Amino acid sequence: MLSLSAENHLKTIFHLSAGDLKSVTTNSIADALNTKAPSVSDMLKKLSEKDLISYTKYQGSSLTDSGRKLALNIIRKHRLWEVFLVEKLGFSWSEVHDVAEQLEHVKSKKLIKELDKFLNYPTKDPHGDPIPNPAGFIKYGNNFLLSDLKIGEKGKLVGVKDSSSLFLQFLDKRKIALGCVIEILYIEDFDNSVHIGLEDTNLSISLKSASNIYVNKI
Amino acid sequence: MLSLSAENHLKTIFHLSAGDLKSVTTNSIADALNTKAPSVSDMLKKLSEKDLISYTKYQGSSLTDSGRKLALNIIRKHRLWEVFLVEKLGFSWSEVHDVAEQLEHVKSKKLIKELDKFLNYPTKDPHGDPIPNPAGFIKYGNNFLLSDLKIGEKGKLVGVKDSSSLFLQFLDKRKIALGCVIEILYIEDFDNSVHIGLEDTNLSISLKSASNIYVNKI
DNA sequence: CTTATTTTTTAGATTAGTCTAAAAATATTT
DNA sequence: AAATATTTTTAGACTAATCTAAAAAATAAG
Repeated sequence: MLSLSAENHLKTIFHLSAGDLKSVTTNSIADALNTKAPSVSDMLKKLSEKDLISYTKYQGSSLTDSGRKLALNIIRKHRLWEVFLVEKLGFSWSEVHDVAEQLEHVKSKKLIKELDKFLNYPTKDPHGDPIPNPAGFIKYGNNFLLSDLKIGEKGKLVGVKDSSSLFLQFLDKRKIALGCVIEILYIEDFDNSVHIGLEDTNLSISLKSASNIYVNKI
Repeated sequence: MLSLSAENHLKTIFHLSAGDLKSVTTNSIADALNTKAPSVSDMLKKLSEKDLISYTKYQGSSLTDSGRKLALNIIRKHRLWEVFLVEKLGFSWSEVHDVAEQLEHVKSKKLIKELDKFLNYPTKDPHGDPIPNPAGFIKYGNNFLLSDLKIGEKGKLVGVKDSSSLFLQFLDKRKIALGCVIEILYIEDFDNSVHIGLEDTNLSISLKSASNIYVNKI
């Protein structure tokens, strides 16, 4: 049985390696978990003994197949709970993260199986992120960043790269939500800010914002 | 912020004192929590410092008003989650305890507020136990034990005293469920076993079983 | 009412997770 | 490629929750 801290380390390694099995630095894990490098070093040793990561001192660490599977199971639980919170309890997409962060550690196979059924087997969470299946398979859409579209192109918003509540609330304020159709009107030469058309309004967002929005070209 | 262990101690003291503010022994807490007396002693000291229990060495401990309120809040969460598991996810009443035991520790005011609304403000959990309100008020029904009824009397099953999955499955096997009408047919002199009438069948249960069933006389 | 038994607490150890400070390895710069 | 800077690990300490064994207090028994 994995400890809460071990689960969080696995999940973080998964996210930092972008779902790959590629290597991740100790400091980056510490930063992501709001902890210090020595704490991470200790945990890496333990996870390595359990064969959940491969780890060579000073060389970073990467998930093994079984570590990846466990990480994906935690992410599956996290995202299913997020769907529950939004669809059933009326949370907004900017409020779900912290609660899901707790719920994801509840241990019960049946709970997740039934929750999945209750939610009608969703494939995406409220931020547009794919929900891994019970076997640990995750299907990424091949999406574009809004910032990669050219002038005149249109995209449907299918996800966000940064799902911090700060950014999500920024989008809320501008009525930019999942499913919106966004057109690139023009790009300011001076600061690269992006003017977009949205339903019946136009507005301007920074390049930073535009490169945190995933779209499907249409 | 209370630790998981502290929350469990408070909850256990509440249950052992039968919802009262009466004193509870150290050993009984240890037994209930599957831990040892010295561990409990340590925790009692900490809870006492936080003014959640009143505790004099060698004299047992009892909840203070604020301790009782916290305990009731945990019990509220536990029971709401049990309702969710049974009503929404199709768990049986014998399967919910362990999962609710984990879910009760999730910290989020909004979560419980919305869950309560989603479940339509239930007042009883799947075992018939009352759900405390958000202010920490709990309303007990004035029920009888089935074993206290006299021959010829009828009662509606409104709760169980022992909600271990072992006992609940025992009831399931005999189709004895919440809401059933039970009539006392006669009581065996030899071993005090109780013959009961249930819908269109008769059966016999032990005195021990009969004294774990709460009914409303009808 | 003194002795024996039981309960509870204290003392001291252990484990898991965390930290700071120092040492070791790696990476960067000139 | 030598010196400097950065990253990572080790060493050692701390906290919280647990345990066993021993001491102290309370209770029960003769």
